[in-house]
Amino acid sequence: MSDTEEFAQTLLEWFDRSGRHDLPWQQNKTPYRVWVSEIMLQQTQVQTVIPYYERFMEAFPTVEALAQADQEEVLSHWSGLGYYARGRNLLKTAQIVVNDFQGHFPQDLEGMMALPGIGRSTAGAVLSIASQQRHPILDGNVKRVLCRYNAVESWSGEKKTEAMLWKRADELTPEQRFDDYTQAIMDLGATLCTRSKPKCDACPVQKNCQAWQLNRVADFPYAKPKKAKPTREKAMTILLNENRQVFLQQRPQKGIWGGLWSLPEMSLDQHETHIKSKVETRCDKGLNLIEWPLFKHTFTHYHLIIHPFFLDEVSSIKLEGEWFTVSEALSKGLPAPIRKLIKQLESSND
DNA sequence: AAACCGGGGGG
DNA sequence: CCCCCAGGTTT
Repeated sequence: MSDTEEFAQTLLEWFDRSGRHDLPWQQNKTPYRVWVSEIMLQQTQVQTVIPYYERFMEAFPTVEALAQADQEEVLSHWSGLGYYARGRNLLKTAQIVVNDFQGHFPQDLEGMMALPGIGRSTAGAVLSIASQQRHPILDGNVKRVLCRYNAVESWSGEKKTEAMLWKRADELTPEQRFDDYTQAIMDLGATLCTRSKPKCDACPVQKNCQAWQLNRVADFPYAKPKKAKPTREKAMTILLNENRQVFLQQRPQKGIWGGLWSLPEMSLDQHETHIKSKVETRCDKGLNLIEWPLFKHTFTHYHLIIHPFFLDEVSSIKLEGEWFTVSEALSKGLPAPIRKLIKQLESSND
């Protein structure tokens, strides 16, 4: 027996012995029932899906029943599962299947993948489980299993790694009992070969697992590379009038710091000309614009480098906003870095 | 707080 | 093609 045959055989023996065989979608395995389960399971664990699946099947027992529903009704049964685009795709696909295919799902991979919300892995799973066609699958569970079993030294999101994993998934899929195998390898990933603390002691394929042999199980699968956060730079201008009041603007409701009061923000290259056109001071020798030390702030998705500029003795201004005493300003809802800047104003009070 | 997840859609 | 996203769960 070859290594690949041994993998499938060992997995199937484990599945017969220890796998789950009584899940709702494992009874009466029609393409419709399997498809609904696969879509729900894409985003949610088995235990959560079970009650949703049962209510959904009661409400929409057939693809015809689903196709006739309106979107609101479908989404009400989806409510709590998240990713509502997938609930909408579910309805779209049901309508296509009923209107274009007389209620029968396409029985080939291409046709299945053309339906909204169905990609290669979901198409493979439905055709394998409901239509007894041999197709590999590669969902998150399977990727994790294969990355460990083969000690894959790269992240599965890389195109070439993913292509290799599909090839490996295909090689390991047996010629017989591929429907059970599809279930089995997903079960293995979900119950034993878990993301953290995998239960290697109970694993049926431990002996040939490369990660196990290397004693490097925790190294796989490789994590997605953290994308470097982009850096953006903005000028923020601290404007003071003769009464030592500071000028604040309320930010637009949408976007960063939505609705909060903040300093006037301008792009770096335009801000000086912009200020000159909008602001006048008592000083007649031009604007005495002073740049303060750079100020850094990190958001979830980017770094912001603030170039603070300071301008005193402002006599008139043509910008939307209001003047506040420093203590008034500090009592407002300010973004944390802006608060720190304005606090410097308070302490440098002379 | 951050990683994760299948497929869709935009740049 | 590559990047980003949704939105709830897990760590």
